[in-house]
Amino acid sequence: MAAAGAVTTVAASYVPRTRDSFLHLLSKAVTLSHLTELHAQLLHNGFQSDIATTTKLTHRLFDFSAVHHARSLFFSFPEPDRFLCNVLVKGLASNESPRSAIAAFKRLRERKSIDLGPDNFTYAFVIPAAASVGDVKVGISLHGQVIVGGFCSDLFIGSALIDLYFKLGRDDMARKVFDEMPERDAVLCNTMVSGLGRSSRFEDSIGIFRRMVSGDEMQMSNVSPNPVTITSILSACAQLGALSLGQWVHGLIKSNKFDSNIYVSTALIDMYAKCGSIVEARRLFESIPNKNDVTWNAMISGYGLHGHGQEALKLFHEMVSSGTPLTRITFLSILHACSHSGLVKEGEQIFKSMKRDHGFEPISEHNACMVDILGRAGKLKEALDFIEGIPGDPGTPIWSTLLGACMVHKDTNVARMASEKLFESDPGNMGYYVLMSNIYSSDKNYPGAAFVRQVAKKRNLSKTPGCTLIEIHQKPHVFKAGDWSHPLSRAIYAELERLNGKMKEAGYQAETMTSLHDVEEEEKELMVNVHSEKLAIAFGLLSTEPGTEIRIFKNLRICLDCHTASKYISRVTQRVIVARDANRFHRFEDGVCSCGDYW
DNA sequence: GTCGACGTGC
Repeated sequence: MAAAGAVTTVAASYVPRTRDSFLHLLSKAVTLSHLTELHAQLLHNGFQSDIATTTKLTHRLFDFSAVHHARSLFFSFPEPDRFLCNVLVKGLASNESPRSAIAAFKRLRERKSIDLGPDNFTYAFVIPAAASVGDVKVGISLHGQVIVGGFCSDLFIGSALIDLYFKLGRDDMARKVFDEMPERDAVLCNTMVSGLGRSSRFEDSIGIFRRMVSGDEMQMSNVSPNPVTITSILSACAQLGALSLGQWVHGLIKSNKFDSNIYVSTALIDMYAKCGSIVEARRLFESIPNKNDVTWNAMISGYGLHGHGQEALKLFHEMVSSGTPLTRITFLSILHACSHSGLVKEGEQIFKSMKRDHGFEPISEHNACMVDILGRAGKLKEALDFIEGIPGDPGTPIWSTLLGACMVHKDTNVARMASEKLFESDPGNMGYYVLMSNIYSSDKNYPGAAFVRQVAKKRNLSKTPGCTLIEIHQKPHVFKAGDWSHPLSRAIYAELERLNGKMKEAGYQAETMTSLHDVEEEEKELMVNVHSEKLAIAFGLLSTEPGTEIRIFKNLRICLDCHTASKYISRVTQRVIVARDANRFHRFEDGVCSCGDYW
C-alpha cells in the first residue's frame, strides 16, 4: 500500500529510483493515473531509453485500454526490439483493434533487417487477431509461417490455430492441427472441446472429453479435465438435453472438488434447467454461497424456459434486494420469462423500471421481448404501436417476433406487413417463408401460401429438418419425420397406431389437414409422415415402465398437431411427458400442458 | 520487460 501511495504524490517524482523498483511499481499500478504518474517519473529519472521499463509500461497501458498513449510510447522509442514489438501486437489485438495488430505484424515482418522476425510469442498474439476478424487469407498465411518457422509444436500457437480454424468454420483443419500436435496440454484440449461444441459437434466434443478423463494416450498423459473443460461439457449437455451425461459430470465435479468454482456451479444449474430438472437446478442454486449475476440470470431464465413466470419474478425481486448488480441479460431473462407465461402487465412494469430505476437503455433484444410479450398475448395492435415507438430501424428480430405472434393468433394482415420487412432484410432465411405460408394456409388462402413457397423454392432455400431425441437407459435415440431407421420401427409404428385409436376415442383430431392443400408433392409427403416427436414418444412408452416420465428434445419448435397429440397421449397413457423444443419446455400431464397452449 | 481455453439472453 505504501508503494501505491507513493506514486500518487508529486514529491515522489524527485526520488531517484532503480529499474527494479519501477518495474515493481508498474506491475502494481491499479489505475491509469498511477501509470501516467509513473511515466512522468521514468522520464525524470532518465529511463526514456530503457527498454525493460518501456516494455512494461506499454504493456500496462494496454491493460487499461490506453491504446493511444501506449502506441505513442512505442513509436517514440528509438529502437524497439522483438519483445517490445510483441507487446504492441498483443496490446492492439486485445483492445478491439485486431486489424491494427495484423497491420503492425506485417510492418514488423517487412523490417526483418534489424532482426525483428516474429517468434513464438508473436504468433500466439497475432493468430487470435486474425481469428477475431475472421480473415481466412491472413489466417492461412500465418499457419504457413508457423510451419516454416518451426513453431508447430508450440502449445500456445497450437491452441490459437485450433481456435482460428473453428472461427473460420474449418473444423477439419482444427482437428488436423490437434491430431498432429506431438504433445497436448489441458488448454489445447479445452480449445478443441469448446470449438467442437460451438460447431454443434457434441459427440466429437464429448469424445475428446472422454479421452481426457481416461488419460491413457501418450500425447495426453498429463491432461485431465479442469473446471474449464467441465463448463464446456456441461454446456454441451445442456444443448443436447443429455441429463445422464450431465449427472455423470456432476459426480466428477464432486470427486474433483470443483463445486466451489462459480463457472462450474453456474453451468450445472443451466444444465439441470435445460435438461428438464428445474427442481434440481433450484436446489443447487440455493447451495451456492458465492452467487454472482450470471448465476442468478441462469436460474431466472431456467424458470422462464419452464413457464414458471411467478417463480422467475420472485427470484428477480430477490436478486434486486440481494444487491447483486443487474445486467442487460437479467432483463432479457426476466422479460422472456414474462412472455413465456403470458405475464403482460408484469413484463411492461419491468420494462419501464429497467430504464427508470436501473438506467438501462433498451437494446433491440429487449424491444423484441416486449413485442413478444404483447404479441403472444394477442395484443397485436399494441405490439405494432410499440414498434412504431422504437427510434430508428426496429431490426429483423422484432419483425420476426411479430410474425411468430401472427401465426399463433392467425392475423394475416399484420403478418403480411411483418413478412415484407423480413423478406427484404433477410431474404435467405427459410423460416419466414414457412411461417408466412402456414399463416396463409390457416386462413385458407392457398394461392398466397403456394406463392410464398414458390419464391422460397426459386431462391433455393430449404427447411432445417426436424428431429427429436430421447434418452433411454442412458443411450440417446434420434428420430426424423417418417423415420424407419430405428431397429424397433415396426413396434414403434404399431404403438402409434394403437395410441391413435385411443386418442381419437378421447376426441383427438389431427390438425394438419388445413395445410395439406395445394402444396408440392414432396412437401405433402413430409407432412403426412409422422413427426419425429410422436415417434420418440411412442418409443419412450415402449421402452419404459408404466408411470415413468417421458422426456424428449426437439431441435425446432414443437408443431401444433404434436402439441395437441402429446396432451392426448399424456391422458390416455397416464404418463407425464416433458418436451423441450427450440424455445422452451412443455410438461404434458393428464391432457394439459404447462405452457397453457401458449408458446 | 510478452502467451491460450469456460458459465447466463436470442
